[in-house]
Amino acid sequence: MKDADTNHAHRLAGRPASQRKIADILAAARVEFFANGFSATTIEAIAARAQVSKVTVYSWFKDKENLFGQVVQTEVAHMRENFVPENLAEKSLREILLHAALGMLDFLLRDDRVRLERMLAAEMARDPTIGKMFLENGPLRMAEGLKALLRASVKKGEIQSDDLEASAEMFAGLVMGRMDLLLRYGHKYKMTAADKEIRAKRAVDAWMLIHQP
Amino acid sequence: MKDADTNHAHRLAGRPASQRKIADILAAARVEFFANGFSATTIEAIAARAQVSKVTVYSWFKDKENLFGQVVQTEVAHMRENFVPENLAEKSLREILLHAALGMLDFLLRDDRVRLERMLAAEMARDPTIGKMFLENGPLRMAEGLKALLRASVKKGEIQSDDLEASAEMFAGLVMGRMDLLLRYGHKYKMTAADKEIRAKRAVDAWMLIHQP
DNA sequence: TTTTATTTGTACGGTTGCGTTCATTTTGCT
DNA sequence: AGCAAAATGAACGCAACCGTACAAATAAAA
Repeated sequence: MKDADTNHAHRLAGRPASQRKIADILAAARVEFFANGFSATTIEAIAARAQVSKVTVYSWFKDKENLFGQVVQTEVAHMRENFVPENLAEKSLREILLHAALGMLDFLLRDDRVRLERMLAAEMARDPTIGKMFLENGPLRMAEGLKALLRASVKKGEIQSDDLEASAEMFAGLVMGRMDLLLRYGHKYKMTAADKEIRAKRAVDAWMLIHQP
Repeated sequence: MKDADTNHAHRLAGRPASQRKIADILAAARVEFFANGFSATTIEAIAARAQVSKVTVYSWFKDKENLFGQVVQTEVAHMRENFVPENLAEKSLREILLHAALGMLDFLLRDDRVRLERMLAAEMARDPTIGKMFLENGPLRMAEGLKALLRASVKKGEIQSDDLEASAEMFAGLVMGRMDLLLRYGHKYKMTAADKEIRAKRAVDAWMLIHQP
């Protein structure tokens, strides 16, 4: 196993590492892991999909566990990108929340996310660390952003709340309901954009009502 | 593999089946599966824990998959028992909801439930049927009960709702928030009875406010 | 006591898949 | 051109574990 970062200043000669292959392996691993989970996925299948020899896989990644971890980490990081909270003073709180709710719905409904969560749940028995990592980089981080927004709004007197944590959680609860549960267990939602807006609006209205000054 | 129900009227002689052993096997399987998940659990470990030979396991259960299915089914049935909704005309809606919310919280926090859900999520890739079974016997059934209660309350004019489905979901969302998510990924809650009551009350208050006539 | 089904221990066949070794080939840099 | 590292293919050791076969022991009913 070489090193993941191949920025060795002292490389002088020799065949350079093919970043393309490494990326291919990660992409292939993603597909296989997402489809079959950890234990049911074989390194050979990953190598085949990446059009790479098994030895090459092992030359870049220590073992199956390591490869899995990198896939998850990449995925979580990627998910995080899509969650840049609207940090603008232009719009009203209601508009911001509505936008956030719609974003949440879209995110929830992504098949990628559903599969990732199934995998993570499965791996909690083997490696509890991965759960903590996921929480801290995903849901908890998002919650902090929301709480910051709410704190500012409380200060401005737009809303009232004696427990920001609970308020943020209520918002998430109102928007999601039990969609994540149903999705995890295979329920197929067929929501149009209009459906999402109805749901988002209902959640925001309810939340605003609860928190009106 | 014999038959699971040994009520053969025509048994005449021979060593009778030991129901105790069968029960032991199921109990042991439950422990092992819950701790390690499906693939990481071995039949030998189950046999050892049940103090039974591996052959005996296979004589009562077709294979690993079958045994797993029976464990899950038993578990779901057991969960269902604990969800007899207060069908009483004595108490007020608020009291009923409060009681239901507290019940939900206790249920959510059970370690058994968390582990079971992790397992099920893991097995969705292998056998999607199991998800449907779980939903129908668990969450969806509970939702129906709640909806029936709400429907009656709407009729009595105690509350108003133009979408019972959404209202029921909101209730669940307000009570649970994201507890189930955090629990699934290893977060440890240390809630006292008082904490639970605070949370339940907050959720019920919010829900009642949203649905006041 | 005889009968008959249950239970056990041991052993085995078969499969799967991880991770490694090694000789060989490919590829780009200097 | 020549070097050095990357990549390959094939083969292997190894461990785990499923499911089965078989012969022997056990236990309760007839």
